[in-house]
Amino acid sequence: MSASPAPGVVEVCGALADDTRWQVLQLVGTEALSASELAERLPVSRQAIARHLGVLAAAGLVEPERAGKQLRYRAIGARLSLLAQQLDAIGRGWDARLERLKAIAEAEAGTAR
Amino acid sequence: MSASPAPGVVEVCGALADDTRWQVLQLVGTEALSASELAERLPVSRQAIARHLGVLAAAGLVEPERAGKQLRYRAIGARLSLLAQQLDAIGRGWDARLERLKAIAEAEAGTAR
DNA sequence: CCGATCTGCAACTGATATGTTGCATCAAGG
DNA sequence: CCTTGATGCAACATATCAGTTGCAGATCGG
Repeated sequence: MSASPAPGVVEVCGALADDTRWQVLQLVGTEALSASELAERLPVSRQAIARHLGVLAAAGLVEPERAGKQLRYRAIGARLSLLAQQLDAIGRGWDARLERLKAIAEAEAGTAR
Repeated sequence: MSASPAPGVVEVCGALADDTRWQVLQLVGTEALSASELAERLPVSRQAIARHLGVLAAAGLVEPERAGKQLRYRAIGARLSLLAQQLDAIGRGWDARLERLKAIAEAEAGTAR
């Protein structure tokens, strides 16, 4: 019914709106890492990393996997691709509306003359 | 050199990380509107709308066009589609790396046996 | 059982973003 | 010239977020 921008888009974009989280994603996109391991590679505390991982997991961009004592996270590319698909559809909708308006304007000019 | 997520992505995602800005985009994606006109349709003040339009314009998601005394904005779908393309490429990269790791693991198992 | 290590929860601080109100400015029309 | 309506700038209050430190709990190795 609603022409709203689909549920979850705002949340996922918010998760992607932080520089530190992109650094986390870049590392986790290469290999599964725990919060402690990420804290060793990034200039922030382990707890800050854990919070970022929580945000990313809530957005579906990462998923945890147990590895004995520690909890490693890996990036979910499909979630990012899904967002990309949604955004592209919205963007095409805007431009399509513009094209249609232009076409109507030209048609009006044609019939009026 | 860097495998960084391309310049501007974080900024554009930040612009898309607010609910009010999505409402603005939805309206401006249908027809070009000024800050005052948007303020009439949304439950926030004109100045707040103007700030949001500034953020969206800085991200390239909207563009102003003069209409006599007032300044109307229209949504730029191409900018959103460009972001979508960048995000999809990154997402596919993550999954591709995963697939490659799985393939290597299987090959290792094969040669080792 | 005990020490070491990794994870989880809570409180606190500083920065940033959203939204407001008020005032200044500038163009169009009578 | 003066009024009207629109934009632009600035100060302010509030809320949320990123980051820190401190401590408690859980889990593996000896």
